[in-house]
Amino acid sequence: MTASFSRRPTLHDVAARAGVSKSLVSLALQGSPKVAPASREAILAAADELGYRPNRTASSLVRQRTHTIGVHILDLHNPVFAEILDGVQEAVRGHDYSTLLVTGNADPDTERTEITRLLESRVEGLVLIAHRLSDRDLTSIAAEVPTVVVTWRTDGIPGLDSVAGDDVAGAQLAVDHLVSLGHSHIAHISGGDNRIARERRTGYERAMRAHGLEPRVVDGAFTEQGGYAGAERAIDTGSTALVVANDLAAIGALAALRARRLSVPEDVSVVGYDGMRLLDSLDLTTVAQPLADMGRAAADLLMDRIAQPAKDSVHRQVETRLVARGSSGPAQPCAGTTV
Amino acid sequence: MTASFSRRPTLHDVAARAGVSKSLVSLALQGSPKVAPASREAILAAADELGYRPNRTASSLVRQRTHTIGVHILDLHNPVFAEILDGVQEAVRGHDYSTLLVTGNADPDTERTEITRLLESRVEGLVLIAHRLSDRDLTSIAAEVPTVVVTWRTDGIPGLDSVAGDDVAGAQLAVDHLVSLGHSHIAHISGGDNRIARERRTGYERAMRAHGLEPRVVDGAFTEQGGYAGAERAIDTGSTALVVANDLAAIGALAALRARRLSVPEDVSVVGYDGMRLLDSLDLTTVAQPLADMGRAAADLLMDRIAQPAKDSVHRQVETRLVARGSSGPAQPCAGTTV
DNA sequence: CGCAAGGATTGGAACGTTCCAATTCTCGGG
DNA sequence: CCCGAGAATTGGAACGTTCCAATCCTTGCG
Repeated sequence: MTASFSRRPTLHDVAARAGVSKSLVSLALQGSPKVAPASREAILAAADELGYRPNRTASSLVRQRTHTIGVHILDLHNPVFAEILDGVQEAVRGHDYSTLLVTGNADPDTERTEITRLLESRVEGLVLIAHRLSDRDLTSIAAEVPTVVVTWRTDGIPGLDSVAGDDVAGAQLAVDHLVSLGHSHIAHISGGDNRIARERRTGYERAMRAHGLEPRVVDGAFTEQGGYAGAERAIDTGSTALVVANDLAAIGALAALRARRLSVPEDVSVVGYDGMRLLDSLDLTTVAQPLADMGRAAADLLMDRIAQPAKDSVHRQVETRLVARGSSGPAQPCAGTTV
Repeated sequence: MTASFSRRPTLHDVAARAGVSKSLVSLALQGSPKVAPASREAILAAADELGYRPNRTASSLVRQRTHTIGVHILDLHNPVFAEILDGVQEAVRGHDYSTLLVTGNADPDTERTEITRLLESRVEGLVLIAHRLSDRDLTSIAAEVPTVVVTWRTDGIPGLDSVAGDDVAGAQLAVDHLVSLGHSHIAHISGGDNRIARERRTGYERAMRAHGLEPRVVDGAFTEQGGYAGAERAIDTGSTALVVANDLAAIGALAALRARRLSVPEDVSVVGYDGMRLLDSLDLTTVAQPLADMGRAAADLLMDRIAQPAKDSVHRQVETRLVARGSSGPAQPCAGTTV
């Protein structure tokens, strides 16, 4: 039927075939009540026969609305971000928006470039699921387009909202949990040198001191490898419990313990952070955040701000809670050596 | 400086400020060699001062190219898809394309709607990372825009390429591995009623028969829950080894075994399928596919077809291989009861 | 039978680019 | 000093929509 790979039909073509003007076709296709039933029918038929498909770019141009939001994800490898994204997608679908997705990668500079690309595409809003932008960059971006940052609180930037849990308090929960199980040699495997990692570390240190215990922090990263290496170092110093910077690293830590033939939780207890779904099956204790909810909240905040660009910045704090599972257990009476 | 929330500056504004025509500004911004150095400088300065940002929608409209591809992902929850997506993103970035991402969800109908949205956005190509479309839909989509399907072979549809591993052969690898470890009571936890699940099941059954063994298939799904439930049923029938439909379900199966206090691999061996990164840390044996490579291959195929729309359909088969890890071990001499 | 009212329809400007064709400018050579 | 070549620059059409203002067509009513 259709000539293969011919030019896509336009409003004009439909109009010609239906014997009306392009304006009327436009009206009819938008479901305007002012077009006569007979014309409407003819137009719909013509559009159908031609396989007409509205051109959003043209429409966006004239309407000055793209109905698209941009999402930047720092690291797709981390299922946590995928879960947040999933929440964003779900909420956004309800508002009839599309998502233009870009991912960060090794080089922090490409992050800027990728976001620039989003702005050039005239996204109506931006969700940054973790980022490494300077406050300066962030400010100029937020001045240009409604923006919400997910995973940490960001204050004092006009036009920018954020949603996150309280990482300091969350890490404290982890320590409290382990202390209540009788542990005292509790080490922290850090997530490296970034904002979230620092806050979780602070929470850990604060809680340790509050319990009269000596903090022991070993370097790690937000990856399985980071957790693996960190765990090795931590158990060398005789720790019986690990507060790991995030779930991914906790999984890595578990692997390190397995390699050393240490059993969990008998020899060492492990607590992760984030609450990715998978942990349920892995029986890993963690400080859980409602990830999909965070994504949904981000999308909702964004929609609100798109509707009302000048409103005050809001930070939505989500509840983090400790989910105790099999990877944490009572301290063995005799275990643990001092540093 | 800049009046907050004013209209975005356009080529016109830059032209006015630089004292030249909009055509010259356009030329200069594209880096054309025919604009005089002095003008170029003035234009760049003006653009900078105004905070000019090219409008891609306008550009797309006139150039008839969006430099965007659409990606449909069946289920973001499955890290496997995220890993594939990551490969796509990486390859696509090299070609200066953006990705418009949509996700499928519970309802197969929204899948069509979401893809329609992509087509209206005039994406230049489509990557379908798993889908539930009919051949009819697929054919009409492929006739409209270059399309590549990832995760299973699709032949006979003009203009459509695919990349996947051989799922039948892959499942056979799993069985062979377990047989070589001395297992004979090998059950398969299926992935439900879909194309991939069927092929893996077929591979399993074929391999079992080839070894003179009786296939035992229990219903499952491509989720942790599916694996959990399937594993419970499978061990009730006395199996000592499980070939699970995918990694996610294998993780669920592991959880079920743990709940029953069965140890892996001493009591039961488990083999997953897909090869998601995380399995390395989880020490799970699996039939691995090069996921990121698949994404990259898909993007490359797409770029090729965009350049050459009429070329023959190609299917790129990726190598699947068994990665033996700690979740599979020798059969216990005495273990296993007959059905 | 004329006219107003209102419904249906239409032409055309606009959106912000790109790019072609046309114009202007600058020189060097005759 | 003029002419033409080539470089630099410009105007304007086009891309496919939306939407406003204007026009056309019915009808019903006086």
